[in-house]
Amino acid sequence: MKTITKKKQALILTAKSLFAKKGFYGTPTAQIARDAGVSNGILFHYFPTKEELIKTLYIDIKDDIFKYTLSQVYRGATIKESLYTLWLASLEWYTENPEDFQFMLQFENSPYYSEEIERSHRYVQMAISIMEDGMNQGQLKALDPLFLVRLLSALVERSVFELNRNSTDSSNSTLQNQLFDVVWGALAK
Amino acid sequence: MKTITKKKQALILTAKSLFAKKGFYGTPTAQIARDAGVSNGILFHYFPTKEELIKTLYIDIKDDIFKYTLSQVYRGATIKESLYTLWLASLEWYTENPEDFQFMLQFENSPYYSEEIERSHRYVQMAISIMEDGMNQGQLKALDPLFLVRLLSALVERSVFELNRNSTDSSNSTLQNQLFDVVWGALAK
DNA sequence: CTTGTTATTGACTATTTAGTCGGTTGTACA
DNA sequence: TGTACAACCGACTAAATAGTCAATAACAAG
Repeated sequence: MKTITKKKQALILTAKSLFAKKGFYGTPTAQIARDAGVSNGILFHYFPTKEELIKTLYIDIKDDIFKYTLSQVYRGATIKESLYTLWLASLEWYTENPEDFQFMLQFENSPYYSEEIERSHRYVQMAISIMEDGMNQGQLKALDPLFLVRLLSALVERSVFELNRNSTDSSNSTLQNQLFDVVWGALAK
Repeated sequence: MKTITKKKQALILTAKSLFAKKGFYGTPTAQIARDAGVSNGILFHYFPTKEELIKTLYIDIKDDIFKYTLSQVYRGATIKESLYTLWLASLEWYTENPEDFQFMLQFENSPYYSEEIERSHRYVQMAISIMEDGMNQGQLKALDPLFLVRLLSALVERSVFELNRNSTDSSNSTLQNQLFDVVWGALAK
């Protein structure tokens, strides 16, 4: 049974928040423990190294996001609908969980990231097969499907930035449509 | 007269190389000095802090890239030609200077980066006005021009990764065309 | 109740690192 | 030749930080 203790959970939450705000290198392990209200030692009981903690966080967050976004894609949808769903759900997620956004941004450009770790992620495989479907239907550009997945990620990232910049406007549903046009224009054949 | 000393130049070169290979946080200032064959003290004589060194490097590299890429865009070119030129020249630059690529990748997702520092860059203004021209001609999507510039950067970045992955294939000029289709599809109206 | 295991503590350390400083060498120029 | 100023050195320090450890508490099972 995977009973996750309160303290471990507190560590995970606090670590995510601090990493997002201050960065991996701006956040001492001691502060994570302190802010989580636990002892220094317990952190290293659960996570043998700081790196391990960071990678665990990455897997967890990626899990959450894919669980949320992929669950909204329904069978029988056109590929354009599927991509729109994925894209929009990602935006929603990142709007609701800005710390996840900051964390991912950092991680995927840090020495901790490797394409291997991403490719091995269970849910990434599902995203890949959506892309493959689209290619087989002749709707998407014939490129490496992982490349298309990463491309979508990059465009989601840009979209988030642009929507944040214009968050004052209430009329950002127009902007949203324009931004999806960018995505579709990039991926569609 | 801006006579740049040999030692300062050595520091800049060594720093770039080490940062690209080991990352900002994996590279002690002491090692930069050692590898550059100069004393520890002289580094801080030229760059009061490590951060200052990093930012200087960013400005320098960005200068180089824009000087190279923008100089190839000729007056009277269609917007599609201009974008293709910019995109291709960027690819060439990054292929020839992989350290610059690694450095930029890191910097633009680090705490050192700010949109302000980018917007204030002289050459970025030129890229922005190319985008504005394209919009006025009704050829590009009507979005914030800096957004389009950043979008192009992101797509260049993805292109570099994908071309590197397929660097064994000799037939990557096909791939190159496909990748530019992605760019054009994303930006064009 | 005993015994083995896991959770938890917090003081401690070994190392690393950015930045300093007092002094030396070179150089331009009046 | 003297003087000012920049280039340059490398030993030094003060602070920070990842990870350790020996000891205690909690708990589960037999």
